[in-house]
Amino acid sequence: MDPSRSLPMADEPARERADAARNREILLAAAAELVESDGVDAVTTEALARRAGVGKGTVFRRFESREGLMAALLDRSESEWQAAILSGPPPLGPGASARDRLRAFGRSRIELTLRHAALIRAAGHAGTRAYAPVAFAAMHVRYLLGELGVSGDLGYLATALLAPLEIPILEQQVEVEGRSVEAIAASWDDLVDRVIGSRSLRGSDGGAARR
Amino acid sequence: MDPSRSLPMADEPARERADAARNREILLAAAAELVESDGVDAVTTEALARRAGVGKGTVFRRFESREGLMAALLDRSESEWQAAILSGPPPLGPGASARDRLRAFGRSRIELTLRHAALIRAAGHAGTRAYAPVAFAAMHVRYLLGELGVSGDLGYLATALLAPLEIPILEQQVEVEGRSVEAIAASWDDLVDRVIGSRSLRGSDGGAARR
DNA sequence: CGACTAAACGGACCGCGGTCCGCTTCTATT
DNA sequence: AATAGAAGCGGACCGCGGTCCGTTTAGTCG
Repeated sequence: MDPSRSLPMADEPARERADAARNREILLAAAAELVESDGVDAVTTEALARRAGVGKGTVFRRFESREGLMAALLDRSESEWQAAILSGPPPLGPGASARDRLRAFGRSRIELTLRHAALIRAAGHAGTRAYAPVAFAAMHVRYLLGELGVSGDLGYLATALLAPLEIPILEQQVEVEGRSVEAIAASWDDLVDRVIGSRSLRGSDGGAARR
Repeated sequence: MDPSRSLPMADEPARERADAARNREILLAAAAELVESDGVDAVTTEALARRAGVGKGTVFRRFESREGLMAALLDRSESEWQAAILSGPPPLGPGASARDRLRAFGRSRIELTLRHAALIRAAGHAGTRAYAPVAFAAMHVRYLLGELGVSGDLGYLATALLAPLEIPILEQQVEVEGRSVEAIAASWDDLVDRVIGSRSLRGSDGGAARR
């Protein structure tokens, strides 16, 4: 009896039929192509279904909604980012000090979020809260705060540090206020230092930009 | 010559025709009634137009979009809150210390945001950034930070303090994590103290909740 | 007061997200 | 290999947000 593929394993909730799984992949690939070539707005459910050679209903059965599809696309493209944090080279990955890792995290998160801005917007509700990458980021920041010996409600502090890195805020800063990624990252670093409470021991970085 | 009503005054951009202004009021009133009686989802543009006795096109000419309409509704209902901050009784209004005003601000902002959650969601993009109340809140927090003698990029710090008070985060905390308004407010107070840097002089409040 | 123009109006129309249901295909079982 | 039933499938259909354009009306000026 082959144990690798038969019994439900108790964590996969339902098991997807082979053709269903195939269609999921076809749809994700088609969606990615469409995004690449014509932008997020071109991904209408009908256009996508036509391109993937399936019916419209299939799109919804696989992904719940258009937003769910976008979230799936995001998940896929952010998984390598997660890997870089968990096991990539420092300072993002393990090996650097917690403070440096936190800073690297902030910068890369800002860049990633802005890069995927259109997709994140299109993922709407599903993309702004409670989908995999956000939960992962919260866990990671919380962990780093712990490493830094911060006291207090670490869960809340992690949320508070993550909140200004969400798209609406970042886009406001970039598009309306005209700030650069560098400037935003520097300000965020300053925020981090205040939250972790290392005000006095400002090291080599010379402090945050004052605009 | 009556100066109160004729020349454009140079700040009102276009001047709205009398019937147009009347229809705006009729629509806002009808929308408020509909929200009150049947909830935000019942405010479809057609239902609203029918109820207000105007054509569907008029809704869009007056408010740009359904989201714009919701934002207008929000603006109206938040104007009294703004007044309470600018000239109401302490600690929300002037008279209390800046730190107390900031705390009062946070609590009332949390309550207000949760109270209007459905409307804010429906206002979507228009309601989450760059509409009057948000800009007002940012200005106010920034001012209070200044009063407290905080150094650094006050604009960014204000944004960072406001970000965790936006609906997606608040709803996550209330609905998923099951936290109370009190607990959230307490955590936010702690965040404020970290940002303003008054860690050592913890006064009578005994610190934030640790969950 | 009558005429002229810009603004406002209404509702038919369009495209998209989402649902529904009768038909097809997969897979487990014997 | 045959079969039963669950899971998946497709596309017609629906309701809503948003646009468009021919018609009406408010305000202005001679």
